[in-house]
Amino acid sequence: MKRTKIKHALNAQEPMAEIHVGGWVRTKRDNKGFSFVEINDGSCLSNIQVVIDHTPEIVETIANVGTGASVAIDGELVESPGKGQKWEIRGTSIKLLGGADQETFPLQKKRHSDEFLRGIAHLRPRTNKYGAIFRMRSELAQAIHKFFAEKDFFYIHTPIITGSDCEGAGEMFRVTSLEHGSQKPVEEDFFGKPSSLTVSGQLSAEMFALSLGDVYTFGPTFRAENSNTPRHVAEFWMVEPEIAFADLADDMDLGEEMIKYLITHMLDHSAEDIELFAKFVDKSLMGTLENILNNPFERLPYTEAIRLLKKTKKKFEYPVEWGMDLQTEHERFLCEEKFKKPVYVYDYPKTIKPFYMRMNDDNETVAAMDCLVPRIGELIGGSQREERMDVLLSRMDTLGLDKEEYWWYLDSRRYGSAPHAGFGMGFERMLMLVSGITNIRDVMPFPRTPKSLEF
RNA sequence: UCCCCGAUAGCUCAAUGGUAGAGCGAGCGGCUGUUAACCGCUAGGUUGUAGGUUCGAGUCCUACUCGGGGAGCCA
Repeated sequence: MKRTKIKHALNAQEPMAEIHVGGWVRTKRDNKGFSFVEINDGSCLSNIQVVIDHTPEIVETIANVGTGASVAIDGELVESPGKGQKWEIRGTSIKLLGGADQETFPLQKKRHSDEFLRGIAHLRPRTNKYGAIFRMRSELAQAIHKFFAEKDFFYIHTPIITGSDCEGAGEMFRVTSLEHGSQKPVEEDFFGKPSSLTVSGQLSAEMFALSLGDVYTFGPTFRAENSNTPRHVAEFWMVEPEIAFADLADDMDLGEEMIKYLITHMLDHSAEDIELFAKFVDKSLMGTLENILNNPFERLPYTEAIRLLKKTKKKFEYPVEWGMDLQTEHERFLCEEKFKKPVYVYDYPKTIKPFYMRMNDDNETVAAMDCLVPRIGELIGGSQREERMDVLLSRMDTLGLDKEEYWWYLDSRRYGSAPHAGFGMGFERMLMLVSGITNIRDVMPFPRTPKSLEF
């Protein structure tokens, strides 16, 4: 008989004379003459309760069924006479597929700390909270594709291995096929030149925006920074749309629309899982999400942001001066205290931004934008790209970049250049936003951080 | 990488420099259409690692490892 997923059993409209389910035992309660076994198969947050009468055979099986064991159940789906659930399974047979030794199985019928569960990342998806976040992770990824598909964007698979060692977005992991400690020259390495893991698909995506119009990449991204914070990992996923014939305002419009779309989608499609987080992880979660949906994002020029920060009575550890980058304390003040909603800060000084960002008419600022979100910090970073060849070349000269390395990038400005813009959104940070989870390591199946590569 | 805090039973945590405990979990028994089940009993420890001080160190000192928070870097 075919397996019915528990999610579907619990959503049944009418009883089922025959049903077969498989899953992992969350808890078992023995009674005189029968037992209750609660099963979860990961298809949804809820367990299904199985009531099974004792026969000599079943008593023997049940004796070895504990929390964590996997079982296959046959029976009938009936309305539950008890409180707490609409449906339950009246079991006729239970088969123990994989036992779990109660003396050593680390997941107990109680709440565990996130720190402890990180140490058993291979088992934590069997808990309510982590099952929920990984279902949500899947749902959010699907929503991203849906959003862009509905807007006629094309999904581009940009390379993971890159040859440009100067993208400027942070330290890169080197890729080599040479043996560890090899003294061989780089010419003898696989690619014959230095190669690394990508820190951004942007430069590649630009080529496709200037061909297919509106495109996006969505894939793994790597930073070898020795960052030890709840918001950074060495390997993460980034969404990077790139739009042609568009300026910075279009870019900000797109980002705002996307964030609101994704939140709406998650509220509609992951309601039960989100509710868990709203109840046990972040009591203000629903209010936060509704606040984001119901208000236009603030759009604040950098120069204006500096003026606001200088004017406020609040004392900052770092002094505020035009020309400096905003510190975390400044960003938090702007989005959490001053505006209490997402804030775009845009038109940053050219001196603190990379070469590809478009020079503004003042010749001092570039068309860059960061989207700051309460609790998360920087969720989106983007810019209008410099499409004017002469300006781009002079910027590269100023910053001392090797133009030979970028010959193909420059070709896009040499032939049929057009205004375009784009941004990057940290996928995991978005997941943190919609779940209320405060440590990025807890929204990733097997997070990679400095000195941590178990699993 | 810098600053602060922490590491004791399977988990969460107690323990004036003087015999290492509790709750939960687990095992056993009992009770009950139960549902964070309930009641009773039992087992469970080289106190993160390596040194040092001391008659005596879970406790004080040093180094290291790992974890957490903050900062920097950023998504």
